[in-house]
Amino acid sequence: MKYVDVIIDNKSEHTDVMYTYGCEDDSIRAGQKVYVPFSQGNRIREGYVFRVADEPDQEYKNLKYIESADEDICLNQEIVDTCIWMKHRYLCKYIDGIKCFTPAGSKSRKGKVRDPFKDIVADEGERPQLTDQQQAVLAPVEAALDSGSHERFLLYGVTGSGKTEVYMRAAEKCIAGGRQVIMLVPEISLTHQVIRRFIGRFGAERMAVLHSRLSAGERYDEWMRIKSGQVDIVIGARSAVFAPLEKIGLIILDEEHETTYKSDMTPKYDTVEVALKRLQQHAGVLIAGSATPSVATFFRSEQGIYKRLELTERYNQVALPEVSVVDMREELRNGNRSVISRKLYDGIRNALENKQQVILFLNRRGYSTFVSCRECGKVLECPDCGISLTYHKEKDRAVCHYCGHEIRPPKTCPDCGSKYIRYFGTGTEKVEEAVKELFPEASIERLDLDSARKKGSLDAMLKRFGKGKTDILIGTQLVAKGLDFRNVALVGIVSADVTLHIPDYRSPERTFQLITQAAGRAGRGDIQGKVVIQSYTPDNYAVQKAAAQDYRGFYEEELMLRGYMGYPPYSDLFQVVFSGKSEQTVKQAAEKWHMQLEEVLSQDELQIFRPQPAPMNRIKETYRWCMLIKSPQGKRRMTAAALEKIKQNDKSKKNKYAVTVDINPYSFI
DNA sequence: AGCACGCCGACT
DNA sequence: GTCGGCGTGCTC
Repeated sequence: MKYVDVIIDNKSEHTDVMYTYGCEDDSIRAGQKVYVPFSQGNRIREGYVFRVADEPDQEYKNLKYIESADEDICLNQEIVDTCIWMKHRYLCKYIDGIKCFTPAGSKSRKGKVRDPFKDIVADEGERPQLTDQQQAVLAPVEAALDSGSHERFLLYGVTGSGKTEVYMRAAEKCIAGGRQVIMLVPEISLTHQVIRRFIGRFGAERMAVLHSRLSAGERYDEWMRIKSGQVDIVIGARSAVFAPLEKIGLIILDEEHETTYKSDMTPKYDTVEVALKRLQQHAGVLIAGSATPSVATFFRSEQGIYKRLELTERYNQVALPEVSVVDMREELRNGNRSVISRKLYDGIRNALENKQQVILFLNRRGYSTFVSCRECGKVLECPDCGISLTYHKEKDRAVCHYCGHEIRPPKTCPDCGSKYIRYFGTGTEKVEEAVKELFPEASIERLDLDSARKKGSLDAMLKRFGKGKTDILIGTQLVAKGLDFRNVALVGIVSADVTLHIPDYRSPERTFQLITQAAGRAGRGDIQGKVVIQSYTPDNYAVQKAAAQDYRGFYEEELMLRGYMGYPPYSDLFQVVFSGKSEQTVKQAAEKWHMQLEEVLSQDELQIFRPQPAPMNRIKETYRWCMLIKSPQGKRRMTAAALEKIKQNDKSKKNKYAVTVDINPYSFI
């Protein structure tokens, strides 16, 4: 007879505790999925065993018994421990953690053969000779894999320095040692080239690819393949970090700085943190790779938390592109009101004459970024989000880029009735229009979320560009990431300022990364590329350091600013969101929490800001208020524990509001 | 969250 | 008299 603690699969906060059941079968283990009678009706519910004991820790007047165990879905102690850790780290429920580790679908129909690799073609390039630098970088990783100890590396390598080859060699080593690999990429659809190379090198048989387009059944099948030990490498986006492998030797995070590694849904986990937690338990190795590491990660490599490995040379010794910055204010003074500067125009003309290709980058889709009345100054805003609407000329609609709300733009001002409605700001549609006018003979394509959705797949457009059928590709960050085309001679950054003025402490970091990534698309063949950066704030340090291709310089300046302001990595930002049907209730709850936090935490150098209505207040008849907490380095656990305690005391009453906590959120909107 | 229990109004 | 409205409270 065993006493087992079970987590019931139930969405409620109130049942997010361990329930002790009796079990006649002594072979029961932590992680097993079980079926148990629950509540008055003793309806059978799903649950997971979190602890097994020989003696009960208290008297139970009405102990119930496990009905049966599910043999297919069986987790292990490591996963259970990680779920417990997640509950406290991300202030979620036990079951939220479990849901990450278990497949949502059910067993597929028998005989139905699925091929998860159906649209991915293997790239069987030969296994190249490593450069001296690659070898030097690989050595300590191999040593760590040999020693079987938990180690963390930041692989900082400029674009085109051959990071992927290093990943593959490390993976080979890991598999040779009898352990498995998780390869994480920011987004599958933008990472086809890396995946193709992995499949080419390792073969599809012992590999699983988890893409977001998998159906529930396909996901289940892949999960089972991984679980049953048929797989050595799992490639996927952030959720692949939860792959049910038994012996994880290596986790690779490619493009470590990408924001998609932070989950915006409950549980709001950070992929690298989960990876490290799992690797500690498996005594495995982490490689986080990037050409533009996030400030937080680079900081940790300075502190020695990550061992830093550097690749400074481009693989085929091609020189870094020649970069110039154009002051658009100057351009305006000289009478050029177009979105294309003289210098960029000359560059495009030159490239076209030499039968070379051009990428124009602007991280803003649509035609105009806001619609405004010249008479009274009214700006058209989304009624739900309060965010200015972007005009899309192609479909003649003003669109909210957050919630998708669309309206037909008014002919007269809805406030004052004047006819002077004007469109301001520049998006990719307007750039496309301007460039078509300037270069009518060139073949031009626009690649952003709108066009990718409409004209079939992104792939088709990229294929046309790869084959040289497109001369000029205009796009948002979709074109800035990971594309490797040989014949691109010029990259134009139409406006470096777009991401700079977003009210978020990471705006300079994002701007630096985007410019650097976009610039990295130039000159990947044998020709040295050119990059033209247009800006109205050319003296800004993010623009300047990106133009100088000086990561280190940017990092140091940015870190100093973060220090002054007490932003990450010197702190953790907790965003607490209150939501409910009644604004009054939500506001009161937020204020109550604020008061309680002040009482508990005010002596600990924490900054607890006054609650305020969320920028996107009222979505679908639900009001939202938020409160920000700046928790200095080293206080994260304490702050989280305080919040957890308040949450605990608060849930006794039937609340008319919900509270969620997002630690270091990706977006503050 | 579910689900049962329970104590008041409309209908067979 | 009883069917059912959803307010209240519990779940090993």
